[in-house]
Amino acid sequence: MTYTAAVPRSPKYDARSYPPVAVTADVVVLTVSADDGLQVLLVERGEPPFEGRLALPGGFVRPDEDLEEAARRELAEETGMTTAPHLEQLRTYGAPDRDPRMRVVTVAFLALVPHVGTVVGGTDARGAALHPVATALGRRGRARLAFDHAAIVADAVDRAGTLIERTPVATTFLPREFTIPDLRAVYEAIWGVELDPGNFRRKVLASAGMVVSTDRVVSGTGGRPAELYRRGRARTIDPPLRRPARR
Amino acid sequence: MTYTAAVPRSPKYDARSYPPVAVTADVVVLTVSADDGLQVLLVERGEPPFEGRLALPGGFVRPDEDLEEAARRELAEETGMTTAPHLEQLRTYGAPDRDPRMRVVTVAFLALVPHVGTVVGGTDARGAALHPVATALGRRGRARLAFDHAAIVADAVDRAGTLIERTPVATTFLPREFTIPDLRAVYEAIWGVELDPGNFRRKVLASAGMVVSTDRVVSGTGGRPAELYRRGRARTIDPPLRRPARR
DNA sequence: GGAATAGTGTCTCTGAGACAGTATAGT
DNA sequence: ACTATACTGTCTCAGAGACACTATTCC
Repeated sequence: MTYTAAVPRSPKYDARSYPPVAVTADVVVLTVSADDGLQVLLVERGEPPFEGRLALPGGFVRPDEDLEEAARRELAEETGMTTAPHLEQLRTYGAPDRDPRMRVVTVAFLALVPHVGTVVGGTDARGAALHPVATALGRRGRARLAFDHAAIVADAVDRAGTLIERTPVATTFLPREFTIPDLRAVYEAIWGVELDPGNFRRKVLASAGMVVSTDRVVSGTGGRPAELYRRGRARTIDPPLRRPARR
Repeated sequence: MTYTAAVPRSPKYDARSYPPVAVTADVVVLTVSADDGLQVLLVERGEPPFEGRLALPGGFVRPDEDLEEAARRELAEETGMTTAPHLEQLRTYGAPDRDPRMRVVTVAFLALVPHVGTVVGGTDARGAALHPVATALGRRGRARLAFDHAAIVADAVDRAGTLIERTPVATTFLPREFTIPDLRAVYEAIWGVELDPGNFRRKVLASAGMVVSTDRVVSGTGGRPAELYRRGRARTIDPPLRRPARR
């Protein structure tokens, strides 16, 4: 382990002799595909440690940059998106040995983006690609992630699950106009359960301001055409859309 | 601004030339007093900036120390408690200008402790004392906190409020044996509302494993004696004890 | 017409809240 | 006796879920 910063000499630190720590911002970009369910954006590492393994996009926080700014920059570099529909701080990971090179404290962020055009156009896009969350977490197949990133992804999915209970952010996974069955598919992908179509529709429409009707329908699913909605102005859902109990 | 660590020379950082950042762990120690309601542990700063102002206890994370370990150490130094009943990571604060001396990223932790013996016995206890949350946040009186610590305390109280909805951690504010009215007082202090005694009791007893009856009672409140309970083994409350809607 | 999907109606059950009534202490 | 507090009973209402039923498309 080689540090370039001064190592503190006494147990009582002051502002001018602090432990050498690198702070990074990593982003868990989640999206929902109609075909492949919940997916996460991962990059392939080009150098040791964990060379060739998949990892979360991220990088050092710059000297005059806020944490969220850094996350937003990383997101833009990897996906080309300048305005993320939803970006929030998730949790901070700082175990002393999580990076073998040096002490790295990572502030993880959660980003929810629609499925269209996520991968294209990143300036840093050497190998950034979407992967099903199930394989990233080693539940199906095994694509073991670098560092402790599997744990971070698991935390992110968990957080997304509770987030969509009380806020309308599930709509950020969808294009501007969507149907209730589309929205239901998002909930089912994140929660990993099947929901009753009728009850789900009733609940969503009963949540004031969650969705707004356009008076148009869309067909093509081989059944009755579904009505089109847009996201409403509400920022919270009360009472919440509770996820079914685990069994 | 004087850095002792190497300033990165190119926009592309590697592990050996990273931005100089100090990482600290600060702890929001909350407790509930029967007389004064929700309180937070604060220390008086002995040096600039914000000399003489109140601040959260905290300090640098040491090179081989996990973030939670650092928080636990700070807690022990300030309160003398070696085993905190409840300690969890809250959020990380890293605005570039939040400390005028240098770039400081603070990982904040939330600790819930019983009211007895919290202040006594800290090795670092020069002025660590409990203060009502209302005054710390400037709602009653004005004891403006140093740095962005008021925002951190506000986030902590908010988190505590949602935490006690779904977990039995409210019991960690109380001694080993307590009455239902004691527990109700904790919820009322954190949520800032009055709760119906009968409905609250029924809900708590209906939550499997939240509390366990001792078959004893305690008198002294000038009314019918209350039954004594201990904390149960449950780690979650389902369905949750929902807080009344704001009005 | 048959299958598939969207949407509606309806019944039941659970839980929250309002509030009246009962029990047991201090004064 | 009076008051304060702990506890119990009961009624009502809202919301969740199960599930039958209707509507409209693709084949």
